[in-house]
Parts: sequence; structure tokens; C-alpha cells
Amino acid sequence: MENNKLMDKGPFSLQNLNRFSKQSCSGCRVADQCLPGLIVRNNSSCSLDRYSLDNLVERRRIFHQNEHLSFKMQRLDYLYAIHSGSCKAYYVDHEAREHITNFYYPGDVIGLESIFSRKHLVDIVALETSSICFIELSRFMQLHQQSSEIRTQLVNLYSQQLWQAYCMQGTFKAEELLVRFLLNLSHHAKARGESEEQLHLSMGRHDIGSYLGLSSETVSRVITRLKKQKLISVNRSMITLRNLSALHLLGGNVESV
Amino acid sequence: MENNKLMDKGPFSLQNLNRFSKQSCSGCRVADQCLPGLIVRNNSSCSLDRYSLDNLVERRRIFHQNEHLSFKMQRLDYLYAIHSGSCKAYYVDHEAREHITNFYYPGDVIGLESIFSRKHLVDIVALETSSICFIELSRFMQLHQQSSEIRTQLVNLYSQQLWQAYCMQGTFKAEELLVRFLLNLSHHAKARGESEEQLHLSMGRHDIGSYLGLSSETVSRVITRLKKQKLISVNRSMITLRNLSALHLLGGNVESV
DNA sequence: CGAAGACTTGACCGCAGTCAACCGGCGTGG
DNA sequence: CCACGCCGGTTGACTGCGGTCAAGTCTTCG
Repeated sequence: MENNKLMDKGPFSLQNLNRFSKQSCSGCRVADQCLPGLIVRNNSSCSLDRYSLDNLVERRRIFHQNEHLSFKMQRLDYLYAIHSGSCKAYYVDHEAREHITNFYYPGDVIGLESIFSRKHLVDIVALETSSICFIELSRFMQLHQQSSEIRTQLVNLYSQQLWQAYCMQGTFKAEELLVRFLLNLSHHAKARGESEEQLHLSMGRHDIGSYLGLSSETVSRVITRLKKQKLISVNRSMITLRNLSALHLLGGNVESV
Repeated sequence: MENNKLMDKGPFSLQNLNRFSKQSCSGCRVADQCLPGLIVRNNSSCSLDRYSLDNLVERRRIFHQNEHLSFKMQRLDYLYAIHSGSCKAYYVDHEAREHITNFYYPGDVIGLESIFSRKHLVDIVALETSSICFIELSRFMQLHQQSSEIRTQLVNLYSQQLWQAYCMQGTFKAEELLVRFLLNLSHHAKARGESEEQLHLSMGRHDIGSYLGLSSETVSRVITRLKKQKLISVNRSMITLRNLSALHLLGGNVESV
């Protein structure tokens, strides 16, 4: 029932999509936030014809929860863009600990960190039922050579992701980390036109911990503490930020990317 | 005396450089590792004339220890490439703690994480007397639009740096962090044609700690421990890796970038 | 030679990891 | 329909790594 409500409120109805479908970016709902979408949208000043651009996304496919988009060490044939849903990227270290490198949401492009090695450096998994766009890498690189829009957008995208990654380095208190994580989610949700207070966490406590460098127990404890301080309220995987300004203070007012 | 020896062995004699000097990449000693250098070297298939390329680096200048290349929040007019010496980039958080985002060595390009915001997101400081190449950002972006070499190299560079940053996320033991740090230095030194066992640490313990998310005391203690295990030997800022394979084991055999 | 600063070492403490018990929702099968 | 088991989340007790504070050492430089 909770789930049905979510589906109805979602950006589009999953049922209407074929499992494999030829898609174009022109009509995409998250085109505003997405790299291919941005490029297509700015087509006017672009040296490429509309056909090439709309074919940047080769196809789209539904992935179910815990289904892999790709495995570590596979050849890097595609980048992925998230149309709806969410994914995590992770690798397993020599002591069998899972390290999540990033979470991805609608409009995000996946795989940028792996390009130099020409193979996937991480496993990529859907956190919930998700609609994923396939961007053939060779075509992308071709278009990248031809379109100044792609170039500009790509540099900005890389630059942002790099800065974001830098901001995760160093040592922080558990509370600070978690608050920043939540504010980051909120920021991105807002950018996508969703609520900035109501967050739906598609990943488990363990995943959050793995991303932030904490144990799932610590994540749980900090959430409980924030709940007691009335800064957030929690309903299963739904978190409501009750006092954004107070949270910004706790998180150190980091200008999120 | 130690210093003189270093100068003589160094890649080139600092004294021969003017403080400001017009430079070209064609004859540069670290061109093999450097982004502008790589581009100039592959000029054959390049759409740009040699003049434009050699003028990618607008000028070169000597910075002394602790001298700032640029300050946080300044407009981003230049990227920097290190010709010799080394630098650190850092920001100060809301609790006045210094976070080092990265160290830079000959051939490295500085400023890539700041491009999207059009201003410097970090302070950049020379760790020792260093010769720094100035790359005017507007010219770089122009050339980036014109040269497919720059594009390919830049994507690879970003991709690498992003992966490297991802690998620093998550939680690791102090020993593991430090060993990986040393092995990374070793790896890069080797790539520059220097010794992979003899490392000269141009930054202090505090800086290493700030980069790895440790206190300087912990860095010191771990170094002492490794010394006692005969894995390294230490002579002030000179560290010798005595057992690379054992160190690789401790560091978790991470494929360094 | 003396002062300043970086590094080392020791003592103590606190945050977060680990281990374990418990809870509560959900799905499955009787 | 209920009973059961599973899994993710929460909570508690304990521990240990690494932070903090402080003293002491070594190096450099004026």
C-alpha cells in the first residue's frame, strides 16, 4: 500500500515502459538534470543533427531491486543514466568489506570514474525498481568529439563530482557525516523538483554506513538521536527533515554540489 | 648539504629559471607525464598549430615554500601544472580544521575540481620551492574545444582523479591508510623516473594526517611502528621503503592510479 | 647559543566498532 | 488465516583505535 502510493506519486508510471525500449531524450522528464538531456535541449547552437543526439541513449531498460547493471572488471561498453529509481556503486576490498563509492539518482550519469581504465571499476546495482538509459561509450566519445555542449557539460560534471568526492575525504564526526548525507539528498531532491523535506531512502542503513565510513549500528544510533532532538522524523525508509536550518548548522553549512 | 645533493640530482636546475618566464612545453622534462606536454607531443594528428599549443602554458614562475599559488574563493583564471616541486590543496572547515584534498607533483594539473564553480574552492600552497606553469583557463577551454588530444587526455585525467578520490572514501585503519599513501607516492615517483624506494616527503606529518583523516601523532606512531618492523627506514623527510611486497600486503594491494 | 617549530612518545579518554540480544514487518507455507 | 522464519533495524554492553593533551627531543635558523 505504501508502495502503491509511491508508484502513483512517482515521476512516471513504470508499467508503461517496455523492458527494452528505444528512447529519445527530447521528451524525457528528467532531461533538465541529465547530461544527454541538457545536450539535446541546447541543440540550437549544436553542430550535431537531432537524430545523432536523440540516439545518444541507445535504449532504456527496467532493473529490479538488487539487479546488477554491470559487474566490476567487465569491459566498459556503456555509461548509464538514471531515468527513474536509484543505484549504488561499490567495490569489495581485500578484507571483503563493501565500500560504496556513490549513490545515483534520476539525471545522474554512472561510470565516469571508470573511463580511463576501459573497464568497470565498481559493481553497479539498482536499489529499487529503476529505469536505466544505456549510453554506448564509443558513441558517446564520438559525440564528445563533435559537440561542444557535451564537452562543456562533461567538464562541469566531472569537476562537480571530483569536488564532491574531495569533500568526503578526511575525518568527520558520525553525526556530521549523516546530516551532510541527508542534506545532500534533500538538495538533489529539490533540484529534481521533489520535496526537500520528505526523503525516501532507497538504501539500507548498512549501505549508508558503507558510503560514509560508519557501521550500520552507528547510522541507526545517530538517526535515533536526531529523532529525539526533533530534527527529523522517521517512518521506515521515509525521513522527514523537520528543521533544515538546524541541520545545516550540524552539517557545517557545506555548500553541497 | 642534503639539500644541495637534492638540487644536483633534481630534474633540472632551478637557478636557471627566471621568476617569471615565457615557456613552451616542447622541451619540458616532465612533458611525458603532463597534460599540456602530452598534447604537444601528439601534435601530429592535432588540428592545432604548434604555436597555439606551446602557448598553452602562458608562463612559469617559482614559488617558495608556503607561498600561495591561489586562495580559496578567488576567481579561477588559471589552472596550474607542476614543473618541479610539489603543492598541497586544502580548505578550512567550519570548525577551523584544515582538510587537504590532494597533493600535487611534477606533471600534475591543479584546479580541475574547481572548474564548475568558476572560482577556487581550495587554497593552493607550495610545499617546497617549486616551478609552476600557468595555464590560462579561457585559453585552455578554447583549445579544449579545438583539440581532440586535450579532450581525450582531460577525460582520462578526470576519470583517474575521480577514481582515486573514491578510493579514499570509507573507513580504513590508520596503518592501511599510511601504507597506501606511501605506495601511491612510490608509484608516482617511479612513473616520473625517480626511485620507487627512496621517497622525499615534502609535507609534514600534520599535512599527511590532514590528507588521510588522521592526527599527526597517529601518523608519527604508525611510521615508528613500520620502522620497528623494518618495513621502512626514516631519515627526517626521507623515507625508504625496505620491503615493497610486504607493504603492498598491508595496503591491501590496491591498484594505485 | 637560544628560541621556535616539527616530530616523537606517553597517559588518558571518548567515539564509534563489534558482538549480541531483541523487535517488528513481511513473505511463505501449512 | 495464522505460525513461522527471515531480514533489516534498534538498542545495550563492552572494547579498542585513534584523538587529545602534555612533556620531552631533535633540527633549524637567526
